[in-house]
Amino acid sequence: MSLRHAILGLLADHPDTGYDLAKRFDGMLSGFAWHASHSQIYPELKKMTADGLIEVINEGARRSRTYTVTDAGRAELRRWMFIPQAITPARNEHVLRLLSLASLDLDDTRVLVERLATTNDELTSALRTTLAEARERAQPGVRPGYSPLAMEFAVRYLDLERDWARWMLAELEKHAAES
Amino acid sequence: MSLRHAILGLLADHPDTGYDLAKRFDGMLSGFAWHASHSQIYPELKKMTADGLIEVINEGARRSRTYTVTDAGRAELRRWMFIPQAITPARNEHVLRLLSLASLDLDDTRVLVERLATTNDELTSALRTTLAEARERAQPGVRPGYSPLAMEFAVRYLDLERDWARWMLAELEKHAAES
DNA sequence: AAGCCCATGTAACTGGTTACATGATTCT
DNA sequence: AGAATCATGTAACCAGTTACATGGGCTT
Repeated sequence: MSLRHAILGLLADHPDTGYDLAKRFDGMLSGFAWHASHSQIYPELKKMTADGLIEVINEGARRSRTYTVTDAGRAELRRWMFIPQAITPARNEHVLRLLSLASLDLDDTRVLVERLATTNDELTSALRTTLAEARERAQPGVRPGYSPLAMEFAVRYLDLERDWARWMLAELEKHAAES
Repeated sequence: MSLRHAILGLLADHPDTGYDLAKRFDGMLSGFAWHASHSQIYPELKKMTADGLIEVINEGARRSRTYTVTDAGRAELRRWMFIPQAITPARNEHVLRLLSLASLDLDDTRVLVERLATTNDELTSALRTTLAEARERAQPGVRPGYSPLAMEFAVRYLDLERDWARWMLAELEKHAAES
């Protein structure tokens, strides 16, 4: 059950309401690591509170509850992170699609690969700008939280996707030329 | 519903039985793109046959049925691949874990990052060997199918994970030194 | 003939998505 | 006052996992 650990990780970065956790899941996180919607988050927060992993530190306006991790929660997060694991089942629709490129004809492949390259380049340049801005605002000695680290991953990943797609196209063209 | 398209993609590469599709899902595919178990695959193959996307081309020993994509299936696969899409929700427990590194202390972080680096390096070198062997056996003019392309992705991805983890560690150490 | 892997199937359960629902606060 | 957004909740449905079940064919 990774939702639980995803929430523990987010709250370990900083305390948050269910509503804001849902927003964080909609950002970088959903595209590359994990996703959850509020309808899954609220019930899970209740269960985790019952299990002593998190607790309410503030009840604010509009019935909002801010949660934070307890010591038990931190211990559980650490335990989970130390579980040795080789490859775990992942899900990535982009990769799935790109793998099917080999079954299209070369013209289609070229169109799709270039489209992907364009999209990814736009995304990464936007991310690089955001990252640079965040770096200027950063205070010395303050640990970088979740999201700049996630953004760095995203930038690297999007470049990998583009390069891999182009490499595949070249491979397919090479084999077409040989026959 | 991506399972359907995952199966279409696999069968577009080459016809296969439900049993062998399940095995292919257990390989590279499950770690980086998609996963499905036989209990999900068999019913889906029936539905897809009913919908005319695939058909049985051979009934072999032990009640085995070999499926292939129909023209309608190929058209559907192509249609799906051309749907423009920015970032789609992905799931990757590795990335999720690594994001929580910032909430551990530096000693724990060092241990985990080095463990990841070791595991990934072992995996990539094994993959590189397999890839090199496949390349020797490859016949000129024959399009590379799914799995060499998937392996290339895996190698690149595992390296990215390692590099990103090391970069994060360095960032965290830098900020610790400043305070 | 015993044991193993091939090959398919279903049922029960859990995780996750979509849709529906409602009240509280802020903004204009 | 009305609209937009904050904030939480639940119910119905669909996707995915785990467990159970069975028979065929190959090897020793």
